[in-house]
Amino acid sequence: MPEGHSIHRLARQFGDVFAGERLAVSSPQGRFAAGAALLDGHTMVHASAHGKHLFLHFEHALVLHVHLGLYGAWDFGGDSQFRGTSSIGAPRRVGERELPGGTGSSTDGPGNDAAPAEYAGPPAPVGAVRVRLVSDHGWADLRGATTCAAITDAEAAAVLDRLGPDPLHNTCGSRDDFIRRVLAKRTPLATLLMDQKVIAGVGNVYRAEVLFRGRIDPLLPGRALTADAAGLLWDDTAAVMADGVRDGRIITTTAGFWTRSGHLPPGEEAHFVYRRHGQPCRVCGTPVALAEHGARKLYWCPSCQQPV
DNA sequence: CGACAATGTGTAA
DNA sequence: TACACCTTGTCGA
Repeated sequence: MPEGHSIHRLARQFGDVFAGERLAVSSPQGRFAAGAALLDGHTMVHASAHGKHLFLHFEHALVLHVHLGLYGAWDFGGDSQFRGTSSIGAPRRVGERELPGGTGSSTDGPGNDAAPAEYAGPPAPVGAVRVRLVSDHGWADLRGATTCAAITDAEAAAVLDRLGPDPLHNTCGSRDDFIRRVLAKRTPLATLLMDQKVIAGVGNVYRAEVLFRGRIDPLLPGRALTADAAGLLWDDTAAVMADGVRDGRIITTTAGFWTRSGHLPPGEEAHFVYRRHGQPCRVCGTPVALAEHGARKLYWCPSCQQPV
């Protein structure tokens, strides 16, 4: 699934292209027909994100709540303000970059390739489109989400209550909140970072990468960290996820982090350990380790991230 | 063409 | 701990 950075990009995209717009809401697949009817014809006033949860707020105090789960994604298309077609959500390839920013060039369909065609409405739905939003300027299709529901403002607030601090909303006490939650448990940090009540928005890639960047043993109990170390872990997570929002891609091998080769080949610069098991650590050369932790794969360098 | 994995999570056993 | 969810790209027969 997309981690928190993708959801924040979605909130920004929806705010940019749909805020203030009256939307036609439908469920071509049918599974969301009842919810779509509650939203159809209403105006989206605001889009927000917390962790991996997306909220589209409508003027009649209803909210479209979406969680993409493991393989959900949104596709967009429309006129020039959509910057062509784009997709944000589950990456289909490792390191795949999210648009917008693409050319939007289409080689399909009849006609010639002369002038850019005017926006002529959304295409016929392809595949299982759970929900389709259509404004005068463009459209958005959702597929594969684990949660797609029309809920009240109060119910949306209840969802937020169940979530911990989001490093992409790095304000008023969220850092201290994280420190408190980490130090309170003897659970391994590898588990805590995936717990959305401890820190909202981190997934399997950021977990592995921020633990490596901190040179922290993934099995270290939360309470074994000092408050300072937990704070630095929060700070680095916030920084690297903000980069992800900017880049539309998770890149953690940023400047300032020395690598063994010093200079990484293009296209290989994204990760230190995620999906690099068996390959030499970029810092020390030791083969990157892989283990099943919970139901997820955990990657780490057994040399750089030794128990202290 | 079928099996399987993928940046998740909720629920049952 | 297992699996259901139910999409898509990849890989092997």
